[in-house]
Amino acid sequence: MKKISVKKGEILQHKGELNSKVYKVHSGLLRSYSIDEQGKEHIFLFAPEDWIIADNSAKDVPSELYIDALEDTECEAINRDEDLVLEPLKLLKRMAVLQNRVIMLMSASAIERYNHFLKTYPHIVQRVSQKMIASYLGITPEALSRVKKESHGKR
Amino acid sequence: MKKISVKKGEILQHKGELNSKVYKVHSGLLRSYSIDEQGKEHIFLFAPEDWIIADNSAKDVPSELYIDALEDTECEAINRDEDLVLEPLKLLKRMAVLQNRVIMLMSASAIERYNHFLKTYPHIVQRVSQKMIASYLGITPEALSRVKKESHGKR
DNA sequence: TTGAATTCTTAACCTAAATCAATATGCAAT
DNA sequence: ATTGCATATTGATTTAGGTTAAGAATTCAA
Repeated sequence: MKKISVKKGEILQHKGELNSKVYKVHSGLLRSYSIDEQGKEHIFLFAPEDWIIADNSAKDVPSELYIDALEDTECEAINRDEDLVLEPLKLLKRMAVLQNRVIMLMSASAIERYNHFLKTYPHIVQRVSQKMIASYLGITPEALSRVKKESHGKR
Repeated sequence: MKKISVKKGEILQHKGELNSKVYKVHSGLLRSYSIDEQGKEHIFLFAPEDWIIADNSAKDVPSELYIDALEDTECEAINRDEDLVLEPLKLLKRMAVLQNRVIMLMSASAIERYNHFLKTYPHIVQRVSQKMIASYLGITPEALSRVKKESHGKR
C-alpha cells in the first residue's frame, strides 16, 4: 500500500506485466484500456475519485490492460490479495459494473449505450473527450458524433 | 448452503429477484442470460461442473439475469456474502473471465470471438446448440452458421 | 500569440452482421 | 413410423456502424 502521484498522460501499468497492482484513486482520473491487433485502443474502465481500477487477469498470467492517467491523479497501489481482504464489497461492486457492461455491449445499440452512459456516469462525461467516450462505448468517434445529433433531435 | 437438483429447462432464478443466490455446479450445466426490450435472449455465462454462476447486481438492486439449466444439474445454493468468504479465489477468476468477455466484445469480430470461444471452452462447445453459442457470442444463429463456413475454408 | 496538433463534425461510401424468408435436418412424443 | 417443433443452413435484402477524407473548432506548446 503506497501513495502514488501520476501526471496526466503517464502510464501507470503496461499490458503484459505480471504482478499487477490494484489502484485506488483519491483524486483525479485513471483509465484502463486494451490495444487490439490492429492497434486500436478500447477503454475498459474509467476510475474517478473513490474508484478502484485494476487488471483482472489471473495472477499467473500477463495483464491485458494498460492503465494511465487522464488527469493528474493521486492514488494508492495495493496488492491484489490485500485488496481482496480489505475491500470485498468494492470488489462486488466492480463485478456488478462489469456485468452491466457485458449486457450493454451484447444487447444495446450505440445510441442506447451512449444514453445509458450519460445517465450512469454524468460526472465522467464532462471530464473526458468524445473520443474517450466513443472508445468506452465500443464505437468510433464519428459514430458517436452522429449518435449525439440523433439524441438531440429526440429532445 | 443447500443442495439443489434442477432438470433441464428449469429456471432456477428469475430476473428481478432481490436476494439472489450464487450457484456452485457439481454436475450438469447452467447458464445465465438476460432478455432485452425486444425480447431477445443474450447468454451471459455457461457454468459446467465446478463453475460458479450468479447474478452480480448490487445486493439492493433487482437481478438482471435469469439462470436456468441446459442439462439436468446438481448444484449448491450459497448466499452471496458466504460465497465471498468461502471462495475468494474463484471470485477473482470470475472477474478475469468477465474482463476477457468485455475485451472480446469490444475488439474482436464475430469470427474471432467464435474461434476464441472454441479454444477457450472446447468442452462446452459440444454440449450446447449453435443457437446458444451464437447468443453467447452476441450474434445471430445465421451469422454463426456463416462464420463456421468461413472457418472451414481456412483450414 | 501564433502556429501545430489534436479533436470534432459532416459527408460519401463500404462492410459486417441483422433481418426476413424458405428449406432442410434433426429430435421428441406419441 | 408419423407428426410436430426446434434447430440449422442458405439466400436476398437491409441496416448500423466502420472507413476514408476534408474542413472547422479546440487545445497546447513555444
